[in-house]
Amino acid sequence: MKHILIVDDDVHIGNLLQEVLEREGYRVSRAYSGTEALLLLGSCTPDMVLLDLMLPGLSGEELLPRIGQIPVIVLSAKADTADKVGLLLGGAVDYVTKPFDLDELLARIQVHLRDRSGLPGQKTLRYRGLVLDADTHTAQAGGRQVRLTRTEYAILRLLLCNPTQVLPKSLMLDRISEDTPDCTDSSLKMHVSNLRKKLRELDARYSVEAVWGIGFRLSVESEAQGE
Amino acid sequence: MKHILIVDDDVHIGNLLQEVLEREGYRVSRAYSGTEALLLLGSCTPDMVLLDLMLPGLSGEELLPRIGQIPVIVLSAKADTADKVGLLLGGAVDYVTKPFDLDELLARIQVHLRDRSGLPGQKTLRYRGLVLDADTHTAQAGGRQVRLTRTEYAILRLLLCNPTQVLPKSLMLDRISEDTPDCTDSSLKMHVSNLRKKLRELDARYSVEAVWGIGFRLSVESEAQGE
DNA sequence: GTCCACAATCAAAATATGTTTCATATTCTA
DNA sequence: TAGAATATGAAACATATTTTGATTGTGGAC
Repeated sequence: MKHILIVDDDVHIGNLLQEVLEREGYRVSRAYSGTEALLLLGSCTPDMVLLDLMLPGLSGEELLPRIGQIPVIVLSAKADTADKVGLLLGGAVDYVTKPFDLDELLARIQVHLRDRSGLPGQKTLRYRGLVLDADTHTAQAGGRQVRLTRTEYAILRLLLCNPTQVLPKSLMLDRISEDTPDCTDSSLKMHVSNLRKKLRELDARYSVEAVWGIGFRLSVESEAQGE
Repeated sequence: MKHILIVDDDVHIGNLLQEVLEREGYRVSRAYSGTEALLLLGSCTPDMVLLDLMLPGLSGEELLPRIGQIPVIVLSAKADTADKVGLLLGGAVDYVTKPFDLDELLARIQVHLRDRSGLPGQKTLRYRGLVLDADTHTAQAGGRQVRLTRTEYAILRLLLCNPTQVLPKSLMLDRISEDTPDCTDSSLKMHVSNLRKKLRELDARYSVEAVWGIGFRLSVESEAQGE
């Protein structure tokens, strides 16, 4: 369950927002001043901050650079482009002018909360020039193209969905078994081996790295890297 | 140098955009129809797509789900909220209505090109500059990094969880036996010895101290810089 | 100081894991 | 149904890890 902090001294707007967000399934915290927000952020780390600019105490502009890694959407009545640009470059991930449409705000919140890799229903997965096509079950890179078997495709898709993580073999077997019901530990090795061979044909930069005792990870050697 | 693909059949707007983006230091490609964009995306992977909706051939709405992981900013004259929400939820990262302010567009582009990947993994244990990564089973300190075996990892994790306490060997054997079922008292010594060696390589400040007759404790010499 | 029990390290054997190749079974497709 | 594509299992090999035993070092009791 995602956690959103609303920083706004306007009780009316704040209440409305909180109600709508909670109905959408978010956990909501409130802060009514910049200083209060700062205090709260000291003790907890929400997944997103909705920030009004006109705040008592510490203004939104002053608070923004002190928020750090958490994505911030600025809500403000100021429609001036210079303000917008300043805040966007200053760390905000979006700027919505009041009065705003609630559905649009919810959509924009979702954009910044969604994991960039985890969109279902996409036809292609990409990472560093490597393209996996769901329609044709092929992998492409630098113009070249190879066909993948069902299992190879499942493995590569799993790796591309978590391109930096090490995936334990047990987890891979779990996820892959949806496509190929009985795939044992030893045959997984086979498929990984075959996948490696095909990736090598495609572009030697790509490979499946084994992390001893744990599982596998996609590895891309970052040389030259045009696409 | 970041690479941006402009998909717009309006030559005038496209030229203007290209000019401005190139002046900002981006590499720009152009596509004048949905199908052309698709072709281009087959052979290269830009860092961002600016997508007009009204396109000959394949419309922007149809193209969007086939773009995959690349962040897409939709540029459109349609100001209808339902359209906006649909596209944002459908994979676009932003929606800018024409006519747009160039500075604001540039700022929004920058927001979505900003590197969000630098977030440190959450699966880490830290103590006094020593970082243990669960994902890769590595220990890091001061830039350096060493790989740990399963048992070494289990031992170091145990020590890092109780960084000031002395852990009796019997207890360590208990906890470690989950990972390595048969680890006797004498082989534990071996693993501790190996771990010590690796920690020494990492940073001589860290070591595993033996408490005579009882067990082991993590020891960090607090000289010079602590982090 | 000497002795003893515990601790640390080394080297080598034993075990586990990872990679590839090959042969065989199964499924798919024409 | 035949032939191709795909999946599986076993074997052979390479590599990493764990265990074991021998050896040396160290603290503490007497």
